[in-house]
Amino acid sequence: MVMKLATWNVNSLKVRLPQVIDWLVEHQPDVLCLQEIKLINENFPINEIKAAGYESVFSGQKTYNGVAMLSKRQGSNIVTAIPGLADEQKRVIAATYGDLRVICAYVPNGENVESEKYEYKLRWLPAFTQWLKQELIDYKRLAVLGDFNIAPEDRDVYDAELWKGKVLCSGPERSAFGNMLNLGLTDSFRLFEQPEKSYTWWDYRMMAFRRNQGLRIDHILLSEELCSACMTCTIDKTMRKLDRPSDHAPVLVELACSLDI
DNA sequence: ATGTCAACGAACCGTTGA
Repeated sequence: MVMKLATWNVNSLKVRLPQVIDWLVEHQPDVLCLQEIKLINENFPINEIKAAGYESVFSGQKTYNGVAMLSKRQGSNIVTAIPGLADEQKRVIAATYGDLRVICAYVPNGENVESEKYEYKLRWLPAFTQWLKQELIDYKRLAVLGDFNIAPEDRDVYDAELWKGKVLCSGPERSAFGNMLNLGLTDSFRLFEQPEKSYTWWDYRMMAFRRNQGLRIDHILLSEELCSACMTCTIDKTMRKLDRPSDHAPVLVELACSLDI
């Protein structure tokens, strides 16, 4: 059995819903994590997604942020906040599917390293990491998917010199990312040979996508047990080529297991 | 650094955030 998990920052689910439905139908993931849905819960398109054969769990807010998970089977033990962190912003959702635990995260962007939003990001990340530590204790099969807004290494940046020390690439952010890996999580993308210059986000401006001026900031982290079952991790650039694309591409893993073990 | 995009509120634009 093959299990598929995916993540996609859709930059407005209202605008991207047709693309999301198409992607679900084509790829049939077991779980698709979405970020930046930018919807209040009352406006979540449950029925349209149900018509495509998927259940939804979501945590939205007006205008900004918001996360969701779409899945073939119903999720349980849903959590929509980081324990111990006072945070108005809807950035995480976790659910259990069979014996699989999935966390969907939209890490703060940070704006720039001088910004208060950067300070918030650097407060948010340790709280998130502490939560992951506990989740790893509670669940052997844990997958953490999302927009981390961190490019882990220079090879994840189209121009590392230009971006050196800048937000998404700064030392403190990379260190915070390393702290997650040190818990026993693995960046699934780097389990495999990958094309050079592989990215998941390209600025809308400056024809950045056409020039492949991107960063790899969307990730799928796997616990040891899932890691050993992971067969592929790929970035689906096709969605970024469509009309009215999100600025992020979906990332997808295939695991040699099923939800029903 | 920015040539774009999306949402919002209150005017068909400017602001915010990414």
